[in-house]
Amino acid sequence: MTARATFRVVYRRLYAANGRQHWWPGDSRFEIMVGAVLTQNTAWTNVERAIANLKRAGALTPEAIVKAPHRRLAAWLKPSGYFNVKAKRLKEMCRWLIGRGGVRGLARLSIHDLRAALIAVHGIGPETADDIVLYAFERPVFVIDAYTRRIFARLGLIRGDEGYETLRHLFERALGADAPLFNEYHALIVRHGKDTCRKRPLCGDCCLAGICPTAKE
DNA sequence: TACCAGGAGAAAA
DNA sequence: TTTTCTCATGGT
Repeated sequence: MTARATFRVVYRRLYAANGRQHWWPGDSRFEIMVGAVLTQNTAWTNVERAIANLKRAGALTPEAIVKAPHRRLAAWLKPSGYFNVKAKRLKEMCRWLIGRGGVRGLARLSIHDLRAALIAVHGIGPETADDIVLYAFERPVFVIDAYTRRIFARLGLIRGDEGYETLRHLFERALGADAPLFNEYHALIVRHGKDTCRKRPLCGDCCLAGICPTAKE
C-alpha cells in the first residue's frame, strides 16, 4: 500500500469509529488563537475555564488582554496552568496582532507568510502556529502533535522522533493540500489519542489495529 | 501518589 | 547542536 493510501485508510478508520469532531471549539478566529496558546501542554477542559474567565471579564479581545495588568490576566488564566508564562505569551501575541491589523490583517497574508509571522512571535511555536493557520484561517497545514507522533509511530509509519517540519511535509505530501481534511484528521487523531490509544494502544478492538504489519501492540 | 495533558523557550551539556 | 529543565492546574 502506498503512503498516501495508508494515511487515507487511517483517516477513514478514525472517522468511522469517532465521526465528525466539529473542530476547533471557539466562537471567533481570535478565540481560536487564544485557545491555541492556552492549550499548550494542557488539557482542553482547563483551557475552557480560562477562556470562560476572560469572557466573563469582557477581556477576550486583543486590546483588553494587552491592557490588563499581568497579575489580573494571570489570575484569569490560572485554571489552564502555566499562567505566568501564558499571560506573557498572550500579551505578546495580542500586541503583535494589533500591530498587524488584527485578524483581518492576518487573513490577507499568504499561508507561508502567515505561518512564518506566527512562528516569529515569542511563545508561538510550530504546532501552535499551525493550529492557528489551520483552524482560525482555514489554510491547509497539517498539525503535528504528540498524539500524531505516538499513534503513527505505533503503526510503524514513522519513527516518532523526526523533526516537526519533516513530519508535516510527510503528511502534506501524502494527503495533498486539503484544509477540511487536515482539520478533521488532526481532530480525530486527538480524539483517538485521548479516548482510546492511551488506554488500549493498538489492542484487538482498536479501530487502527491491523493496518500496518509492523505496528507495535 | 504518580502521571498526563491538543508545547515552547531557556539553560545546560 | 542536542538534551534537559521549567512552567502549573486539574483529572484519572
